Amino acid sequence: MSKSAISPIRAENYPEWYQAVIKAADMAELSGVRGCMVIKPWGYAIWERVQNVLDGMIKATGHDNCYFPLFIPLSYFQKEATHVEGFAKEMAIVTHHRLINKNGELVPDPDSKLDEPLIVRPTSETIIGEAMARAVQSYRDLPLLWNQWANVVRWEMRTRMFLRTAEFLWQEGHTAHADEADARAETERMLEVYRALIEDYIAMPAIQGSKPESEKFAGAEDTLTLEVMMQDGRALQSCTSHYLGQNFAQAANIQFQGKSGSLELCHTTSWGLSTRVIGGLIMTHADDDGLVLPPKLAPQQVVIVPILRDETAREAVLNYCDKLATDIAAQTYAGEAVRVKVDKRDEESATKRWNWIKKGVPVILEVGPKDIEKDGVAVTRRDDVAGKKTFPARAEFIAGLPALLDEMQRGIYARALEMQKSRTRTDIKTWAEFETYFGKDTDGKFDEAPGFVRAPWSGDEAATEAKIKPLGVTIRCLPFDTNVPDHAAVPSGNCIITGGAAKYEAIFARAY
RNA sequence: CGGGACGUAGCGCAGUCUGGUAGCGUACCAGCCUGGGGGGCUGGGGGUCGUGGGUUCGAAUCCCACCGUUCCGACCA
Repeated sequence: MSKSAISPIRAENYPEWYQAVIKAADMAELSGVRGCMVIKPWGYAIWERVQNVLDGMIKATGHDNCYFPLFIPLSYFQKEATHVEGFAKEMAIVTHHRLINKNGELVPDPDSKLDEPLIVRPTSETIIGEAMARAVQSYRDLPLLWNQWANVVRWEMRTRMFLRTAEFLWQEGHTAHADEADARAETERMLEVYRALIEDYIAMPAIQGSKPESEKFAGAEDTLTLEVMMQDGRALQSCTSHYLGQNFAQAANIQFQGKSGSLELCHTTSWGLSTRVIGGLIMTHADDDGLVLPPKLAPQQVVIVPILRDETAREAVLNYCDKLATDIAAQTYAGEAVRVKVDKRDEESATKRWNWIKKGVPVILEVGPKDIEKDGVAVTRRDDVAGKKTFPARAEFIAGLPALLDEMQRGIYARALEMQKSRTRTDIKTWAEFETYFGKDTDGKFDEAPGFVRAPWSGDEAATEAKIKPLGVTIRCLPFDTNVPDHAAVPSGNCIITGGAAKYEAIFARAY
């Protein structure tokens, strides 16, 4: 009979619960700037973990970081037609470079109008393409493997913290290759890098696949994705990896001279992962007491709360805690020193404990005179807050900590995978069943909402969209495990939409 | 951009109908009592009532305009 820290709880109102978790964990807040958020220290610390881990992987696969301008001349952007079409409706545009005081009000100076408007980058294919064209001369310059960490702006109509904001943070990789095979291999290699981050660190089970035509990146030949199921059964695209063909190479004139002397266009790729994954992390693992962080990703893995009820014992308790922290930090888990801190804030100990529970720290230790007497610690596991605290001996706890963190990491992943599997329907065979399944009223009932449907599909985009759009459903991906030639299993049964012959197997779901 | 709602203390709200110069909860500060499931009591600090104009002796309250936020739709990583 414990009250939960978050209100409303998931079962009462999932969208409000999501906002409440962000607030309770003090991760971010609305900024007053339309559609933009302030990422607060705890939220940013999580993003920095994502950055550190992913940046290491990106470099380990041979890529170099660089930085390109925030402002992109309109003329650059215009060069790739499909790309323009996809982004034109959500641009922030800079048209002036000076303000003047007009009747006590600052307004853009008409005389400072730019000859050519600049757009605030929504993505950087075009401006990086310009630089690539200069960087690439010979086949010896290939592959060109660049990445940048940046902010981007997309003027979205409706925003939600982390999931969709007008400005967001991400990394975008841009590469140029001599041929299609090499470029396609790059998109697969980077998808695997993302998979390692998302599954092994963020503990979100992902379905790997390619996007159907209608869901592809504007200007891409092929878009690969990792789709993750949220606790309300909706899908979240956690990252993308695009094979861009020669579309952007043509637009920016990215050419190289081959061994034989021939002049050829490069094949380019781009791939990105944004602060959106933090939204996914929340909706995958958080519970009615707040955020739940997988140990490998957690900015702090262990927090020690000193119990300072007795003034005379104060020094002794704090010293004991500091020593404990030092010993814990000497342990390693997943190749890194265990991240631990002592919470010495002047707050009531119970309040501090709940602060860290809401922030999702994997292990909370309470240490007071009673524990010192026994040379022990009081342990709360975040993946089992309602469970009883345990009171192991100090040395035993420290020695077992890496194993404990690993058990939690695996447990959190396993729980999410179980949810994904139990709510992915493969037994829906007809359009009538499909319609009934997705037609369910989902208001506030996150645990009864539909999940994924995995079914044979004809590939007829127009017919499909006409039928599934009214249900709010989209094709999330054509999963690799059944669609990639190497693993191919020809779908048995007819297309769930048209009833005709099926060419693929598709994942259908509502999505964020 | 269409439809609805809302802008009053850091946050959440009442007060607006029936004008009279601002209040509650929480957070914050101080003291005492507490203290291992997130406290209690007492006393404090903090507000150009979104902005501009109008009506009035007097406006948070009535009227007009504007700005902003939010929910629903079209769009989207």
